[in-house]
Amino acid sequence: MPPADHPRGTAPEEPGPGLDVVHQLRAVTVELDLLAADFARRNGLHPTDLRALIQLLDAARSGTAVTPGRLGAALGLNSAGTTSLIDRLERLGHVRRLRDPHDGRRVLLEVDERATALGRSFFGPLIDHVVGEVETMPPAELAAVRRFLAHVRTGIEEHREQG
Amino acid sequence: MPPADHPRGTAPEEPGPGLDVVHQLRAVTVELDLLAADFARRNGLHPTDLRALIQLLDAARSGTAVTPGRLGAALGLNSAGTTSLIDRLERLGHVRRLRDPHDGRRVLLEVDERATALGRSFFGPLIDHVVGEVETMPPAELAAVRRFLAHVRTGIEEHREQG
DNA sequence: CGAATTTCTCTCGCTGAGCGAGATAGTATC
DNA sequence: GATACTATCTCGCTCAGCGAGAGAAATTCG
Repeated sequence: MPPADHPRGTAPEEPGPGLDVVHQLRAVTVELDLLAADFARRNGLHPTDLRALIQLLDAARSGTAVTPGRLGAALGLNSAGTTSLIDRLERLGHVRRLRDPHDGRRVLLEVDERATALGRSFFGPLIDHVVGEVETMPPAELAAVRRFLAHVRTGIEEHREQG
Repeated sequence: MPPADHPRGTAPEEPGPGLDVVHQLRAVTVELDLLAADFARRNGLHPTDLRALIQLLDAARSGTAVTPGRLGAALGLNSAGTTSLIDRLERLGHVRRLRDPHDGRRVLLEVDERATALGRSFFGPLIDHVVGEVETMPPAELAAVRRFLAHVRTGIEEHREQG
């Protein structure tokens, strides 16, 4: 989030622990974005492609079937953009298109090993880093972090709904 | 980060508190990105423009002068892309170009009120939400959250440096 | 059942963000 | 004052993503 210089309107804008945490959080997301963009470039992907892979891997992990429609919606793309996104991923061998046998209009997206490997090569070390940290934390502190992150997420969701 | 299905290679991949926190963190960043993209669209901006405004506002807040070069580097754009980014922001009245009096090659970017207002209108409620939460937290828990976020950042930075 | 409607994906043509290459103008070094 | 360097901008191009709409399969309804 951007700085909030003048105490005007909505929040107590004095530099304090709250704002500081907000800044840290924003920095984390900005840096993760940059990291993802770098990685995508190095692997001949676009940032959107990487986000798509994340969605696909998450879905595969939770056993959910993914169709172009769902994927496009999750990424905020329209159908034309979604088609060309999937074309790219298919061309690179990360994804295969299969007709849904139960609904002939649908296409099911199947993730290739190579996509999982790519995802792991990117996020693996980072995951290790964070998991390592988490494992040294006292349970009470860990619980606090989780509550905090959950709270942030609900805040974001409320914010999005109001549009 | 994407899921890590098989315990292979780098990390203890069993579903556990560590991975769970990683997933929460990833979800936060994904949702923040989507929120930012929505907001950008509604305000006739591109996601990059919003990221640029965040950088500019941060710099203004900390009293740092921003030039096209710095901004482009912070966003991972080349000079041509940076120029057209600033053209867009200038056209929308968020930014003005001023020649640096001390170094005639440089351009200094001055942020307009309208940009600050825009930033606040976007992030304000979210900041309030998080700050509100932070203020109810016992100091020990708050400290844990800050340490955690700091740790994540250093992890990301190390990760980026190795390229 | 067959027609109308809806749902899902893809095609076509276009806009514009961002890239590579290089021009230009100002600064530092000798 | 020539040379090297730095910061920004210009030009031409590629391609991600959009709007509009076509086509095919499913659903609803007379």
